Amino acid sequence: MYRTHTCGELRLCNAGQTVTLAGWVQKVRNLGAMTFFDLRDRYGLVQVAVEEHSPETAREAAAEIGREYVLQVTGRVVERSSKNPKMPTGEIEIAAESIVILNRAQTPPFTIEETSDGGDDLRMKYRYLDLRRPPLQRAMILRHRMAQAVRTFLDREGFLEIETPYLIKSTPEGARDFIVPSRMNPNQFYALPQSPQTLKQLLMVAGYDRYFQIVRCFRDEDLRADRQPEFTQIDCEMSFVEQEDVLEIFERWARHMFREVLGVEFAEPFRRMPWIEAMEKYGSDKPDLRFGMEFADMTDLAHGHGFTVFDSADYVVGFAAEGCAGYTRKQIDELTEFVKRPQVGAKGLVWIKVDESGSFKSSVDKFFAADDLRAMAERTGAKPGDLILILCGEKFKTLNQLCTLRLEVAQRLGLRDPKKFAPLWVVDFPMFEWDEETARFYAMHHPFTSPKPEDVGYFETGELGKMRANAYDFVCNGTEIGGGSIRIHSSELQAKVFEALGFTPEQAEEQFGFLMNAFKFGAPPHGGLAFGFDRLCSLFGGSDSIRDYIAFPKNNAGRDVMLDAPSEVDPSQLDELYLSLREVE
RNA sequence: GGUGCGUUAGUUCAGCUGGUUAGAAUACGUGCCUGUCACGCACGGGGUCAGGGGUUCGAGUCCCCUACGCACCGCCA
Repeated sequence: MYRTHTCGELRLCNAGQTVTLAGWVQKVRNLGAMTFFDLRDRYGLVQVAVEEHSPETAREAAAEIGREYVLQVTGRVVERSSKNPKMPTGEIEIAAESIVILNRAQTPPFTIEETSDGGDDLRMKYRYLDLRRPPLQRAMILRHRMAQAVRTFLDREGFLEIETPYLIKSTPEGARDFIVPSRMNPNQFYALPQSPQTLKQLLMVAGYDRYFQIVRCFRDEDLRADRQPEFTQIDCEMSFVEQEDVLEIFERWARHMFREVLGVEFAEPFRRMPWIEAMEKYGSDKPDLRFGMEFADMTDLAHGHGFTVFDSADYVVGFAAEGCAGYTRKQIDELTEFVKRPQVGAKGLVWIKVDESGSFKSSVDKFFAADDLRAMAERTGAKPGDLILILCGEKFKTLNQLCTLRLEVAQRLGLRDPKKFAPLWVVDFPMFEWDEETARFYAMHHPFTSPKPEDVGYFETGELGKMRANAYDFVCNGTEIGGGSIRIHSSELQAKVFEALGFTPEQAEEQFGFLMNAFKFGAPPHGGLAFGFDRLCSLFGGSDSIRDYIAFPKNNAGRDVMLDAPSEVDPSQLDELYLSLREVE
């Protein structure tokens, strides 16, 4: 037996016991005649004292050890003469009787402490060392506890956790697939699932009316702080449900998660917002509702005053930045520069200051009288002391730009408090989205999403852009945490959707024949959703990056810098797969 | 595919308008130290200034290319 106790658990009440601990050396403090060092495991730190009267072998070992050596220490728990209130174990120490060096360690390339001195890149290369640090340990523990809370709730509600395969069939719609060559089927490929979407629908056909899975999903797209090529979803599906049933049970699930993991309770029902309202009021289908500053359409007020910029714009929209009337010229210039950056793409920024006295000062005083400005102020709900910020141009592009500005202003005002949570259901998404480049409609959610029954008439009129879907997203603090829909369960309706998406019946059959065929054998009405587990962890943990909650994440370029993957393979492996490589241009 | 920022000691960084032998902190090593816990004190080792090219009498510093990292846009049904 290597140890009788862990490093974090000993207290004053253990004084007098002889214990054996195993762990890593955190820090050695050699005072000459006596040496102290802290021994660490994932349960905590405890101080070991080696004194002049300690056994010779222990003193020799203590003289040799360095940071991150792995030791087995036996000794008596004693009350300290000088206590350390900063350590949970600070009232006691271990009077060393035996120190066994289980393994030596090189000096680590960065400090393994609460706050490391190492940069992101270096810590990623030595991720196994970074994971020794308390913040990473807390993140892994949080993730574990959240996974347990998910299973507890869903199990109680009768959901079955059923695994689905990782080697499945490639489909061209949506994100790029990761593909895997098949040795036994030359020149054919599996795809890794972007989500188990079709498989969970087949489970509904099979009668498993409440399914869930905490499952890895794969998308071969560019990465972000909140996007990894492999990520984890809490994937759920239910039969004999309507949208309201799904929202009800998963709102209870979300409350369970907030309560069990964070101790956070919500008094009110979660807000619901139609997609179009989210777009028009916040410029985003995932609005951050921790603060107000709603948008107001001012197109009618802006037109016809001889200001060409407004007159030539389809849409003029603004919001009142709370308490920002005192912004200096320099601060407003900064905001203007911000919206003009290529990533935002606005041409310029119009502002109106509403002074404490209720008078107005604006960048467009030449064109607008005080009464005109007052009308605009009323439209945005601006109070004295606010600064109205206005953008104009093509409607949705401008809304998107103003959304970026709203979040920037909130950031500057410190309104994006990670301890505050504003959950929201966004509902009534459009069914289809027009793509200019390929000149065709795409499914906004996915092609298995059911249109709203009252909107199916648009198939006949061809007004596909007007059709709404039984689709919904769960949003919190400006992040899309999950989304889902009521699915199509009739092969006839599914065929109509494929047709609207430009599939020939043959293409639909080739790609999704297995699903359409299944629907002919008694598919129940069904629907569900999936939550981004990594994002949920980062929301709960208060970090902006999901990488903090993934033990071994990929970097910006999709590389694992620790494993140095992806990498070249042996030519014989390619031979077996009938693959040959081409020069990169 | 694109934009921005970055790359100097093991690590985190400073290095001005191009000009002597490239610094600090920390880490590491050695010595001293009987109550430290950010131990202290003294001494010491440690640099292909990411790589390549260019401008210049002279480049860590200016220019170009490449690589790598981070953030973002496109992309992510």
